[in-house]
Amino acid sequence: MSKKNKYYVVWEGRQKGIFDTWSAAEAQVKGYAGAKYMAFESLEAARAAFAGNPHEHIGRKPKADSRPGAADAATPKADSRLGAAGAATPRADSPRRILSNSPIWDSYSVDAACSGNPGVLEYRCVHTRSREIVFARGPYDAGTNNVGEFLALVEILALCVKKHDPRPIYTDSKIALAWLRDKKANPKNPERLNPLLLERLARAEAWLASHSYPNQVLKWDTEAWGENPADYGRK
RNA sequence: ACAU
DNA sequence: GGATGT
Ligand SMILES: [Mg+2]
Ligand SMILES: [Mg+2]
Repeated sequence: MSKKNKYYVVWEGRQKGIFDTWSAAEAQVKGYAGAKYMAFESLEAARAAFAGNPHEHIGRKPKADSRPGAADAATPKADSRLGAAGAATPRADSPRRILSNSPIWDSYSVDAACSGNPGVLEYRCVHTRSREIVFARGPYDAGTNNVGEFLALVEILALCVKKHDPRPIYTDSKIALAWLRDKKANPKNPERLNPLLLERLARAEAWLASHSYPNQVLKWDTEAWGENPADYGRK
């Protein structure tokens, strides 16, 4: 009997994704409190599940296959603390993660670094895949991390508009994303900021108020992907 | 809590 | 350990 290969969705674990062997999946969830994972009979089902909410699958009855005589149950599993009892499905090929969320490599990434916060600020933009530096600013006295993250974001947006470059832009800063959404920076102590930076914030806000842009601005998933390519590597 |  | 922010 050819044991059908299963597909293991890991929503919550060391590495998230879809794995095609239990051993690969187990490595992500064994001893990992709060792990959420489940086996599926088809890659299609696994893809759909991974894209969705674990709660809609874990502990629910497996979806019946429409075709008669097709494979039946998926095996629901939840919570590694109960002790994973997954039976192995050995394969000839090597265990691998066959699907995971991954960055759009043809994109830009921005980051800021502050020596002290507030402190001496630098920020820059690179191409995500090549790490080629698009621009680098600073050092500036009396800056903050968030000011740098935001200025970098708006500068690459303006450059993209000028160049008609619609590629996505990554930032790891929730704050910069919020300020961008609001088209408004919100430094808590503007009076302590370098006046040059204050002026740049004003210009950035003015630019946002008067322009639109085609680029998606996306959150860099540092936990999954490691440090953003624009990172300064000083932490 | 989350992200820097 | 400290700070910037939602
Ligand atoms: Mg950053
Ligand atoms: Mg960084």
